Amino acid sequence: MSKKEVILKSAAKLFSEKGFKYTSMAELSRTTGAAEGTIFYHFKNKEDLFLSILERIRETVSAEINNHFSIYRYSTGMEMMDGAVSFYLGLPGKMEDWFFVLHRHYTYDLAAVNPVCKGHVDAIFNCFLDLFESAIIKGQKDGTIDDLPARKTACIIFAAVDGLIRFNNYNLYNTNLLYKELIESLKRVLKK
Amino acid sequence: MSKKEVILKSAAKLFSEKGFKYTSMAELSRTTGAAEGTIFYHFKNKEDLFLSILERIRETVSAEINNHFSIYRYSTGMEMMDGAVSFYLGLPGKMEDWFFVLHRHYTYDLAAVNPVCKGHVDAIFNCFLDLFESAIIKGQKDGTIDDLPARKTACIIFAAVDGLIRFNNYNLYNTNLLYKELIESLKRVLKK
DNA sequence: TGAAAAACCGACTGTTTACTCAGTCGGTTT
DNA sequence: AAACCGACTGAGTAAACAGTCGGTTTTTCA
Repeated sequence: MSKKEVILKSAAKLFSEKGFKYTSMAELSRTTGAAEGTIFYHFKNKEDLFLSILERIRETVSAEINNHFSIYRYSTGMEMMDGAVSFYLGLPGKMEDWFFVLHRHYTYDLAAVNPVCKGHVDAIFNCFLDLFESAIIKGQKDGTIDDLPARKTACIIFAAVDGLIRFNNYNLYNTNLLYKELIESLKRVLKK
Repeated sequence: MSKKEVILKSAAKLFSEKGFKYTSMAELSRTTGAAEGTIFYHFKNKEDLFLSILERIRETVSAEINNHFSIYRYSTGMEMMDGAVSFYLGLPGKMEDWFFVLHRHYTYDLAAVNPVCKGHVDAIFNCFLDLFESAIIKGQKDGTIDDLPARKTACIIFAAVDGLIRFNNYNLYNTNLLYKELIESLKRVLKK
């Protein structure tokens, strides 16, 4: 693994664990074994490093979703929704630290003033939203899901699943214990 | 309003808008008109100032909920749930900046290492969870809500509502447009 | 093999930060 | 009128910070 790659991975880990501002270049230098000068050789500043990480996340998320959700993998829309929820709940484990960067405030504060950041954030968000939406549309075609506004309902379901991950993250509630009830609730929302 | 009060309010505003680390004591001094020394006269350090704000939020949230949700105000549990969701969605407007402090990472990072902070955070979280739960229990008694595990279902609903506020907050989706669909979805989850 | 290019280094810089402290000031008690 | 009080001040301090720069090592390839 190239030094640039090591920096990218290590920075993603630190940014996700401690946040952007609380991660110093000195610490990143220590954990990677690269001199501070080297970091600035590869990335023109700290913000640029962050954007590179976000770009990676965008690519990885997109690839993971395309990999796991070919249309023909699930026989019904309702099953696909089940799979999508499991997939999303499993992301924190699967994508290591990448995923948690999306739950940090800095990401969205930067997106508000930086169009490149905004582009990445929107793309990632829409990736997930499209996934939930296409499960709903599929279910409406095969009769397993009721005739609801697809995109809006997808957004509500996405919010619920993401909200639960946050509660877990913040040690407010052990949401692993809620998996069964979450799926049950979503089925109640969707079924005819 | 005493100078201490001004500092408390102004700090809550800055912390909620910019986050803890990005708010400097120099800026807080400027916006309040109090000398930096004055801030440290009233609060022993920056973290202590933050905890004082959190304590205020805890008191305010608790008072607001008790004020708006006497058991006899709503005739059915389902109506009470409707009111609870509206109440929560309206909080950002009602409680000014206090509310957004609860959506900042610093709050939960500090809670992980500081028991006083953890106490406030848990109390606030449980305030809301109790509210949703008691609406469900009320509804189960009067027959408007199905026989679901009350606390777990309350947590899922809370996660959905809070998740939507975040999406709105982060400019990912204008969730004001989703109010009708959210209520509709929750009714589908809860009704017999 | 040699020389150009790319990767890497770490001491250094100017700025920003939270926090301190010696001291001012108007009011109250002795 | 002397002693004392809590509220307040702002210049000062040491540490931490992102980013720079002149120089060294490693890689590439003709």
